[in-house]
Amino acid sequence: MFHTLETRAAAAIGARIKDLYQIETPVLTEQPKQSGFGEIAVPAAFALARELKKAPRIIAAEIAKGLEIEGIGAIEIAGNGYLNLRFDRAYYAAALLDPPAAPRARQEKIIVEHTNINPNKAAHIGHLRNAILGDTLVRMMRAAGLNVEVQNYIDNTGVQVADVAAAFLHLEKKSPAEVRSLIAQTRFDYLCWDVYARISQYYEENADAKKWRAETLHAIEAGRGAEAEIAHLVSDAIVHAHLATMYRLGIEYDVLPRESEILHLQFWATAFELLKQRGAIYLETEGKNQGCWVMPGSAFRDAEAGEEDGKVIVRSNGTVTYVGKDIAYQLWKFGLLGKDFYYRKWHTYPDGHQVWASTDEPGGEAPHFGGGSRVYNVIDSRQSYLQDVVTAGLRALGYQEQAANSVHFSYEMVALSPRTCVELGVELSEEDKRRPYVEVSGRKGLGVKADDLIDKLIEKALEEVTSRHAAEPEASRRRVAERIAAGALRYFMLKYTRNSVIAFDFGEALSFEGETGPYVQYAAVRARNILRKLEERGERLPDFRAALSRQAMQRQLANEDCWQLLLAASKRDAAIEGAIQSGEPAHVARYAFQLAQAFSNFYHEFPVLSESNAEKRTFLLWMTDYFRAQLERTLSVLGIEVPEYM
RNA sequence: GGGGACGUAGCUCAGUUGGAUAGAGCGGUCGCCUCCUAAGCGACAGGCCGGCGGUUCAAAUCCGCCCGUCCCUACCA
Repeated sequence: MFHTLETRAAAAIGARIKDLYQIETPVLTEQPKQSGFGEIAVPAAFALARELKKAPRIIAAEIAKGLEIEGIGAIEIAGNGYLNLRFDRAYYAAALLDPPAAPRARQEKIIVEHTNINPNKAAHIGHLRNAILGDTLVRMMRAAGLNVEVQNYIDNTGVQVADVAAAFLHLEKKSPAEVRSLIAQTRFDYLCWDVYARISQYYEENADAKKWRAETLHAIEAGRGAEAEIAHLVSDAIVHAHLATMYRLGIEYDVLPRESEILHLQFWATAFELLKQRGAIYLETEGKNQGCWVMPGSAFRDAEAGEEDGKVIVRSNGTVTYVGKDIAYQLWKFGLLGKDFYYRKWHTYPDGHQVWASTDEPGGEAPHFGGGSRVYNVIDSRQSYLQDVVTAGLRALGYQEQAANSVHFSYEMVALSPRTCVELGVELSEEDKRRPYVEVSGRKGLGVKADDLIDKLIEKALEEVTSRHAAEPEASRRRVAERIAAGALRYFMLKYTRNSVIAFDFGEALSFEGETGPYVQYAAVRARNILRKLEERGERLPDFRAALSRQAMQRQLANEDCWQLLLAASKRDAAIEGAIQSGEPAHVARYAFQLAQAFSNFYHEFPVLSESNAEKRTFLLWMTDYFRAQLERTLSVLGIEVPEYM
C-alpha cells in the first residue's frame, strides 16, 4: 500500500509540474529524515529551481497550492523547499484491512543460475553465499509475480572432477566398484574434500603426474575407461550431496544442465560455427596464441585498452575452454542456439518439487527449460572478466538485446578471519595473521564445510532451545533448532551487501542476538504467541473489517507510536520492490530486521491481551495479526521459516 | 603496467538517483523479568565518513590526484 501511494503521489505531482511549467520530469520520492515530517518527502522543487530561476520554496508552494491526492491528508512545505506529504491514516489503515492483492503474474521467463559448484567435493561456506544469494533473488522476484526458472549448472566433465577421479584411480588405487562402495558406505563428499587436497599437493610435488589430468579429461570426453566411470560416479554422488546440503537451507532447483550434455549434444560445435560465421572469433596465426581461436580483446574491454590480449576460446590442440562452453550455454539459456537438451528426472524433493537433469537420450515427457528473456548468472566477482567475455560473445553474434539482459549477479568472496583459521587448526604465516582475511582454498583443503557449519549451528540452537523448553520432546526441539540454524545462516549470508567481502568468523556466524535471523524469527514467534494465547483463553480473532470502522482507526492511529509501527509494517512490498531494483537482497534482510525491531517495540509498549478498552484491544489484535503476517511474508522471501516456539 | 572493488564508531557493516541533526548490530557502562517468553526493551559513551583539491544553493555520496587494503589480468575453472 505504501508503494501504491508513493507511485500515485509521484504521478500527481509530475502532472502538476507539467501543468504549471510545461516541464516533464520524473518525480522522485524519499523518506523524510524525521518521522515528524510526514511519510513521503518530495525534493522536486530543488531540481526545478535552477531551470525556473526561482527559489525552491516558492516553487514548492506553487505545486502544493490546491493539490489534492487520494489518500494524502496534507501537503506541507518544509526546509528550503521540500514537499512533505502526510497520509490520511484512516484511509491507509482501511486499505491495509483488505487482503493483499496477488502480484500481477508475468509470463516472460527469467532464468537464474546459481550454486554451480564443481561436483568433486563437499560444499563450503563460499558456495553457501552463492546459493543463498541466488535463492533469495529468486524468491524476491517470485514474490513480485515474476516467472523464474532456477538452473544449477553442473561441470561434471571439468578439471576438478578429473583430478578427483585420477586421485581415486592412481593415488588411492580404487576400482570403479570400490568407489561405488565408498559412495554407499562413507561420507563421500567429505572424503573427496580430502582426496582433492591430496592430489593437488601431489601434483605440486610430482609435476609429471599431471599427465593423469589430461588422460582423465580425454577419457571422460570419449566416455571410456575406468577414469570416465569413476568421474561419473563421483560427480553424480557429489551432486546429490550438494542438493541435500542446500535443501537443508530450503534451496531447490528446477533443472541441472550438465556439461557432459553440452559436449555430447554438440552444443559447442553449433556455437563454434556461429562464432566463426559472424567473425566473433579469429584463428590466430602468430605470437603466443598461434593456432588458437581467439576473441579479440576489443570485444570485451574498453577500446582505450587497445593492444590488450584477446581471450583464447579454442586451444591450439582443438579443445574448447570453459568460456567457450559457457557461451554455448548462455546462447541456449536465451533460446538462441537452435538446440535443446533432453531431460530425465533427477530428484524429487520431500515437498514434491521435481528437479530435472539434462541427458543426451531422447524420451519421456519433460517441461520446457531455457529460452529466457533475462538471465542472471550468480557468480563471484573474481569471474567478472570471464562473464564479460560471455556477454561479448552474444554481442559479437548480433544479440544486443540478450547481451543487455545478461546480468552477472556478482558478489565478493567469503574468506576466513585469521581467528577462524586458528580455530580450524590452520597454521598461518606472520604475514597472514596481519591480513584482514585469508582466502578459502579447495586445493589446500582450507575452508569451512557447509554441512559442518550447519551442524554446529543446530547444536548451538538446540542447547538454547533445550534451556528454554526442556519439556518439549526431543524431535520437536530438534526441528525448532534446525529452523533457527537455517535462519541464522541465511540471514548471516544476506546481511552483507554483495560487494562486501565476508571475513567469515564463527563468533559472528553463530550469534543469535541482535541483527540476526533468530531475532527476526523471535519477533514472529512472539506475535504468534499472543494470538495463540487468545485462543487458549477461548476467544477468537474478531472480523477486523467489521469491527474496525474508519472512525475507530482514526482514533487509534492518532497515537503517533501506533501509526509509525503500522507504517513500518506496511512497507514490505516497497522494500522488496526496491531490493529488486537495486539487485540487493541485503535490503530485504535489513527491512526484515527493522520490521522485527518495530514489532519488539510494539510488544513492549502495548500489552495486547490485558488491554481493557474494547476498541483499542481489537485494534491492537489487528496490529499483532498484521505484524505477524508481514513478518512471515518477509521471512519467506528470505527463505527463513518461523519455528513453532523459541 | 592495465581493469575492478573497497577505506564510515573499538570491531563488523548500512547509508536509495548528491538533500533536512551520518545510522545499526556487536563490544563497553548503567537500568528493566509478580505483567502476551529477557534469543527481548530502554539509557549513556563512542565519528577530521582515509587525505588534499574541485564541481554545487547543498558532497560520506559526483570528478581529479595521492595514501592504504584486496581481487582480476591462463591454451585452469
